[in-house]
Amino acid sequence: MTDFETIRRIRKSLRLFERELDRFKGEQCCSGVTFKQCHTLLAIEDEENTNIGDLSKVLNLDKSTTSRTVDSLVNLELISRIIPEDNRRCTVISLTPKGKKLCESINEINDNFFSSIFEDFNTQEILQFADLFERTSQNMLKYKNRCELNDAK
Amino acid sequence: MTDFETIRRIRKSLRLFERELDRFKGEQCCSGVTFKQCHTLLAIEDEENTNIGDLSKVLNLDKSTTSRTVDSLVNLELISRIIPEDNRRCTVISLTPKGKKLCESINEINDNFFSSIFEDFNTQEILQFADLFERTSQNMLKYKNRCELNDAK
DNA sequence: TACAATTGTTGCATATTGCAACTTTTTTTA
DNA sequence: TAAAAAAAGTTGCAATATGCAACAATTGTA
Repeated sequence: MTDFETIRRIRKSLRLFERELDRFKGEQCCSGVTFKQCHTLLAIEDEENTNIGDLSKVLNLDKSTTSRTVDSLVNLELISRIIPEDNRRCTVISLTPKGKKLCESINEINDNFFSSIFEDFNTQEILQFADLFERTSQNMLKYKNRCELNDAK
Repeated sequence: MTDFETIRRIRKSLRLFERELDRFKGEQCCSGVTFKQCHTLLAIEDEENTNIGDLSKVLNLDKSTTSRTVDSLVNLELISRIIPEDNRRCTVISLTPKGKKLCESINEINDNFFSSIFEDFNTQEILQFADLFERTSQNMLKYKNRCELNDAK
């Protein structure tokens, strides 16, 4: 499937998309926390009771970076970091009530933003886009895993 | 058009998409230059004979940051920065032959990457995705312009 | 001509990031 | 069981990126 003309169109759209997304991130999307903190919060929302290692894999960041971000979120009382007695090595990270509230607010802002972006899409088009975009990002994940498999051998 | 369930699906895909894209950016996509340099090169390829101001608007970066990136690309002899005699204030930035070659290489790598991402899409699906994604990013651009209009008044 | 606006660069302070080294804890091995 | 290895997380450090403010140079305007 090498229709390079269409691929080029997608890549060009992607560059525009990334820039406008950066603008949105910088401006309004995160209810007072930084975008990185926001991304981390949503990752914890996606998977409660996670730990630094898993989180850094999901976020594609070094453990040290993740550790520091988590620090800042603990200081803001948005997440809790508990050391369980049965395994004092793995921390358990989860949202505090305050953190959950903030996630709700972040989700509301972002839902509204994307709703207005898809304003002129009809129901079928938005569903189609969701399906295709889901497949695309899943394929990117598969691509990574395939590469890691190749690296390993 | 407020089908929040679908919006949530899109947002979740987007977070995954962004992370995997970051991984790709960090690893292999840029033929030896940094991702920022790469993005800048492609922006110049999109619009030859541009200048720092326009470039920083397109890239959504401060003039100073853009100026420094351009510096580095000039040092690598990938772009030229000419001060025209008829207007010594606006520089004219364009790709050198070496820069054009690098762009070709970057485009090839990225075309191949996305081709493999869309491997299991049939012709119709990939076209559909291109259309919908194009509309999405265009809408984001319009959204920005709408906001700027509101800010102005 | 003097003043304002535009374009780009530089200084500086801040923030982000990953690597390496380290501590603590758990698991494996001899 | 004791020692070694592995795993999880934190901290020090250096490199880099970034934006703001100040600035210089140039062009436009009153």
